[in-house]
Amino acid sequence: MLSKKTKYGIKALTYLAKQENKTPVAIATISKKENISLKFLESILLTLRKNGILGSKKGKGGGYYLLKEPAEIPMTAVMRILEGPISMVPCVSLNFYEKCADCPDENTCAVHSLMMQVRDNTLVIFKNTSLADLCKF
Amino acid sequence: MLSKKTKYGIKALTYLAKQENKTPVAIATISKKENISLKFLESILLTLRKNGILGSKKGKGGGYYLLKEPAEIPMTAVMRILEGPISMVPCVSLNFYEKCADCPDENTCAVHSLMMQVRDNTLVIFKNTSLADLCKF
DNA sequence: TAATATCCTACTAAATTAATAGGGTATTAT
DNA sequence: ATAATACCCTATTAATTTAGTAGGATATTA
Repeated sequence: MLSKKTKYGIKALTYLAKQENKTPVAIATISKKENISLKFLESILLTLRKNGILGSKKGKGGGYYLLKEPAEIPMTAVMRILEGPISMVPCVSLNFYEKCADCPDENTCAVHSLMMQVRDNTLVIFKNTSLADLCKF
Repeated sequence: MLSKKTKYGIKALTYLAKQENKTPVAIATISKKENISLKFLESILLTLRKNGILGSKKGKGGGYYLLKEPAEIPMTAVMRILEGPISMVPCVSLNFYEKCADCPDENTCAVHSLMMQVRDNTLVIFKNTSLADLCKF
């Protein structure tokens, strides 16, 4: 299941991508428009900023803004920052790999092989979908 | 992330599917061979029996066995019983649909549209993969 | 210098997941 | 018969993750 954190993060990013100019948008504005808890959203946007997706400006008239063009931000990046691994099991993850404690051999593990297929498919979708694409809906 | 419950369930089912004859296999046997906590596995197999995937036999020489041919058991069924919805958000789920509290309109929601694509792709994989296919690995 | 809005750490509450405990019931072999 | 075996079932607990909250520090602008 997708966490609320990721869901809210994507919604906020889409909101920012839909802005015409690149002037900062206050957290409070996004919070109201997208029905997201202010404090929770605050921590989400902070994470996105620390990971190079967003820029911020303090003080009056401040807020958050995208650092790149929406078309240059693939969903793989967003998902990995907010949700973590794209794969459903750590032993299949490209960026967050971990060996299973119970499994003696990955190569003959049915779960491993099945989830590898799922990951490959999902990865293609996230790779080929940018923030700009999400704005079309 | 895939729960341990589902992971262990798939492993146990694959183990049963690999049996040559259809004589019952004791929980303890699967537990040892697949490194799964006995009691936890017990509850998982019980769920699979209650949902028509497994049959069981009590007493000495008893255990669990598949009710259908491995080729007749698609992963969609297994996933839905053990893991629940295949989609990453309830508003996209076919079998476990729920409306989002925060979202005013699904049709214009970016998360909804993106996750719809992911679900469709994943669904195809699970539909076209049977327990028999998992045994090939 | 006062108002604004992000920055940051820490904490708590709720929900989910994983696992355990322990006795009950049916079956089989002796 | 009866003892051993192995599933049946409910309840409880422990661990982990997720979601949300609190509160003050810091930087910027008017």
